[in-house]
Amino acid sequence: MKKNKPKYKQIIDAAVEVIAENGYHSSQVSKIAKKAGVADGTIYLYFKNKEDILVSLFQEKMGQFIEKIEQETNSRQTAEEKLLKLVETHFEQLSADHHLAIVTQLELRQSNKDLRQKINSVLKPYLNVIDAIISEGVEEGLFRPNLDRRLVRQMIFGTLDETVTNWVMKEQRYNIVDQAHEVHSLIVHGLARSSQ
Amino acid sequence: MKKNKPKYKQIIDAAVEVIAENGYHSSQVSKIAKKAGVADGTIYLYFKNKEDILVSLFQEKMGQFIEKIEQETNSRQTAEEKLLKLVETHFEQLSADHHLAIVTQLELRQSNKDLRQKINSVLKPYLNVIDAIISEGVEEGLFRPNLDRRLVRQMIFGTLDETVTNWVMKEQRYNIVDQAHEVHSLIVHGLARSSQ
Amino acid sequence: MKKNKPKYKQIIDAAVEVIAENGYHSSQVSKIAKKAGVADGTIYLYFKNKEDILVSLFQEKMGQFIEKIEQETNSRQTAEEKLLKLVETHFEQLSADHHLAIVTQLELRQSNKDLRQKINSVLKPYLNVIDAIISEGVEEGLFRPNLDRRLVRQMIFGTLDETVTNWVMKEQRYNIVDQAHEVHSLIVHGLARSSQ
Amino acid sequence: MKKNKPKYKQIIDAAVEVIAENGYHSSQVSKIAKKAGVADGTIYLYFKNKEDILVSLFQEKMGQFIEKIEQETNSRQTAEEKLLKLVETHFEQLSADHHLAIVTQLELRQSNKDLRQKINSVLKPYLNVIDAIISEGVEEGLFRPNLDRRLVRQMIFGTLDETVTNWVMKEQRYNIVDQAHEVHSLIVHGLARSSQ
DNA sequence: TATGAATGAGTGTTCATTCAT
DNA sequence: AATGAATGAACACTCATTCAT
Repeated sequence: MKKNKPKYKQIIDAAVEVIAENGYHSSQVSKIAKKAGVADGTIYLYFKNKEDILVSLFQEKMGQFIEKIEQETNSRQTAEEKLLKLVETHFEQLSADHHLAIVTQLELRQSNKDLRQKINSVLKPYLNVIDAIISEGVEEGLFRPNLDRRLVRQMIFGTLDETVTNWVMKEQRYNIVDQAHEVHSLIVHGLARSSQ
Repeated sequence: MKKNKPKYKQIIDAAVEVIAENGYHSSQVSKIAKKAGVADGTIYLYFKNKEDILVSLFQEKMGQFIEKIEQETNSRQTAEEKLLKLVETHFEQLSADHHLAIVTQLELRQSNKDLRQKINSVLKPYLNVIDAIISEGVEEGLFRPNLDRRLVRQMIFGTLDETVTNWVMKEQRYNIVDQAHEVHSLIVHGLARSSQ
Repeated sequence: MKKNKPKYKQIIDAAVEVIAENGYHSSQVSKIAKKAGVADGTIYLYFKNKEDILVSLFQEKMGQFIEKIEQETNSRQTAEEKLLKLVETHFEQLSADHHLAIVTQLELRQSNKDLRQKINSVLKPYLNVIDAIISEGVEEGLFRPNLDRRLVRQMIFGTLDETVTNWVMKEQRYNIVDQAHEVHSLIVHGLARSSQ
Repeated sequence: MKKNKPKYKQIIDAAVEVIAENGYHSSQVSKIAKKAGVADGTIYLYFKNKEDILVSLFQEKMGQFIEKIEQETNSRQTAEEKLLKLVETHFEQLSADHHLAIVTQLELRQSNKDLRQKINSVLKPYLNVIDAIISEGVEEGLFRPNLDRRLVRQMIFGTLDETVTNWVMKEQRYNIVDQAHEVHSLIVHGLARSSQ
């Protein structure tokens, strides 16, 4: 299995670094190879083409990302707690890897439709986690029963994504994890005064 | 003023069409020139470079977009009503111009960091509109007083943006305007049962 | 019509020179452009791709080559005289353009199957000229009536081609035109002292 | 002697197959190694480089080819009979090995000048066989005494080569051996109804 | 002997921009 | 103002060959 060989991870980590530092469009394969300490040709022993590096990068990193979120949310009891843990873990993980944050929030969005479609399919499991929490919340009687699941999912993901993107564009000058409670509160209770 | 000459708008409209139909990466300057019915070189009498076409496109179209939202929201009394009108008008306008929806939600995101920064500055007035509504809501006592304005703005914009993007990616097969009330409700009251 | 613009011929002539001097595999597009005195990109205003330069080169040069042979053979009366004129003109023309001789006899044969197929179709009119002369000779009663036309054509073309190729590979150190009569004699009368 | 080890022949036979099936330009060393059932590196224990495989292939196969022709022609008495046997044996052998026919007539011609020069030197003994038959024919009084040996050799080889190449390009859809007599007749007696 | 992972040189083509007319 | 022919920089990918095991 190529994915377990050291050079596979070496190249992916180099790609994250190179893209974060140089931007998507200045990240030539040769630059990634150099940073990874391998020859250009070696890249093609582990990846089908340049796009495959990027898809694999996203799969690898988001796989771990989502797995961690699954674990953490499962350690909580109620949907509300799970949702808070999801927000926290989402922010924590991207906080912990600034390069990755830049790559996922800014650089990888510059990719073409085809690549973006693949990236979206990697995100599917994450959306499933959100869906499950919503369902749980409804069953528990915590959340309103007549919620449009798709819209809710879009609100949650859109809010988190926009929040992280803004933080990255502000060059990560504040602590985003500190905002988890407030974001969670906005999602659960909205803007209105009457909620508590 | 170049912006008022007919060819200026002609080129911008051609750009929207070409990008919507061919995608960002297949939208060469020559293709835009052809669609606009001018020579390649003529483009450069009206725009500094290719990026300038895209920025101008966004300014022109978003300028109208935001102006319309300002007008519509101002015709409402309370912050809650204004917010609903904002969501509705946001959805209506993109619903009314499918090409523009594709360009703003999908294609222009493939641009590089530099261009995206400029695009963001065009969005600034929109964010100000949102901010004003929030402030109003707080003053009216409708919204919670201790809201983090930036986070709220990100929740609102992120939710709308994600909702529209999903609609575009689903090839606009459903009526997004129908969802305005539900989205508004989610923003104002959140997921929780206890809100009304 | 691009074929009549000066740069079209300029590029083709440069290609003949570059290929003759550097060999097929060392004839990069950039080298041809440089020799032609144009930018690399200009090549692609006149030719679809590299292969198209080579096919066009062959069409252009062989078109003239074959036309000349048609003219010259038509100025003769009998099939035998026509055949002699054909051999002479074939040798004369390649003698007169050493670069072209190298390109057609050696370098262009290194091309892939696809290109060679196209090259063969350019040669078709030449084979038709040969066929016509054979038919004429048979009708005149000069040539044997039961000849297998295809085989005869292959003998004639194969003999001329092999003769020229050998001359080119011997670096054109002797006068091939001097051999026209002898080659013609071999084709018409064969090896035998006296046939009956 | 490496040439007698089993892997040597194994690799050459693999090369013939791979080239016949995939074409010259798609016949990578790794593909030949795989077909031969050895590792890529093993190739280089038996051959200096890729070109050496091809030269060796030609030497090996043409060696047998020519040897067979020498034997067969020697079993005949007169130069004319020998020539007929040469034509027949030439056709028969390539008829019997379609892969080899494709490789020698089409694929190996795509090689560069350097390789083609080496290939030509492998053909030298064959040309000598032809020369000997011509000399014999002249001595016997069967062939004209003032023949230009080189031209005759080129006529004979050019005719055979062109005939076989056409047959291969027509995908070997007819029986080329059937044409040996006619080809022989053309070589010996030419086109003319009656020479004197 | 044999392996096969690793190497790295080499090139056709696109397209934003310019500038002589 | 308008044209459009000409420019030339930039880059992913292949594959013959090597060499540590």
